[in-house]
Amino acid sequence: MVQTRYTFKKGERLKSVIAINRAFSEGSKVVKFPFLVRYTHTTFDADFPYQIATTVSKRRFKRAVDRNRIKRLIREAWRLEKPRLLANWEKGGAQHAIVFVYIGKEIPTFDQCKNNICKIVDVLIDNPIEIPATT
RNA sequence: ACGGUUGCCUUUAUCGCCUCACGCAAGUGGGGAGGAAAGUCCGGACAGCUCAGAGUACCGCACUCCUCGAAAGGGAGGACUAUCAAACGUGAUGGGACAGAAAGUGCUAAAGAGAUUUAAACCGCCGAUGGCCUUCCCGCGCAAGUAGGAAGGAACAGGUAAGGCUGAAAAGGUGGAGUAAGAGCCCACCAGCAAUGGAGUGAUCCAUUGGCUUAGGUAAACCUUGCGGGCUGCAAGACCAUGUAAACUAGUGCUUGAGGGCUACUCGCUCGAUGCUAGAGGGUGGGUCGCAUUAGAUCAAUGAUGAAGCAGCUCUUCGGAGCUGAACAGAAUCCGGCUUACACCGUAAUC
Repeated sequence: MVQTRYTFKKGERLKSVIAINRAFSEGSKVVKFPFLVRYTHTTFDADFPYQIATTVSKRRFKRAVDRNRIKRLIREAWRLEKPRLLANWEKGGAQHAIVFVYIGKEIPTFDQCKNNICKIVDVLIDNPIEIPATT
């Protein structure tokens, strides 16, 4: 991989209901206002180290336009910050599920998103997820 | 208020997303939110339920005509009603669940004598007629008294429904005649109702005649009448795949049939035995189609950061600099209509 690839393919989206439930019930938690992040170890077929999901409360943002906007900003920020986590990952390595929850009350700017996601990625690099012993 | 508008910019760079075509691949090329995509208020296509059946119930619609594939949409008209202008001919603008209250039932506060055969009971008016009381006249009688007549009084019988502070509504209204007092008892005009005739496709309007013995509001109370509706909705529905337990316990049933389906019920029709019900337990919880004439997914794409131009605003040392480019709002089977939200433009009215 000569040039860094800022991609966000379909396979990088977390869709499994089971994995999302596990992330919430037994996953680790990181809070960087206005983001709440849940992540856990999991396995899936696609050749990516992470699958992510984003969620914005319908209670806080009544209009679908606003919710779409926030999710797109989060995805864009993750797309640009993600390569730092991929440095040592090879095909077949550990896989993780991450859920981003937006807990702010106002629509953020892209810079706010990017800075906070950057800090979250730093936390993820410093605290590698423990892989439970598979039976 | 009405009308209009792909409805707010153009070009471009880098990174990225969904999808289609081509390609072994790397990749290349094309397409990628709205007028309301919203609310889900009507209607239709489409799909399943048996063939889409009968009756009841239930639901919807409700002045007329035309129109649209259809509708609670659109157009024109009628009656009613509000405001204004008029000044008795009406005109302008606006309004809406505008069938039926003379089929029945219910409700109708407060006020009021009385509220739906109120009602001849109360207040009031009258008391002509009959009776009662007083006075006077006349006849009879010694007298008490009494037949008759006149005037007055009370209001006993009785007459009356005009009036009675109310009220949305009090048994047509106004005026006259009439009477003891009164009354559609009678008359004139007006109003309403009915019948007849005429005009109009029709709602309805006009004229004539008739009796006025059929009595307020409420049907967004039940209800009645007319018309319409079979039910459920793309989570419809079809197919493929994965997995398990056609096991266990109890009950019940096998054509004299449990149970299921078709609509809430009845009928009718139909399926029906390795069945049905309950208990405890085992497993799956994926995909494709439906699904789009060039947006089109299946946790759901349409994004981020720059640059230049253009437009608007602010500041200016006139060189320029800064800010803004939105609001309402995000497709999920499709189509038509309606409603609501918002920006700009035009017209009209008011301040």
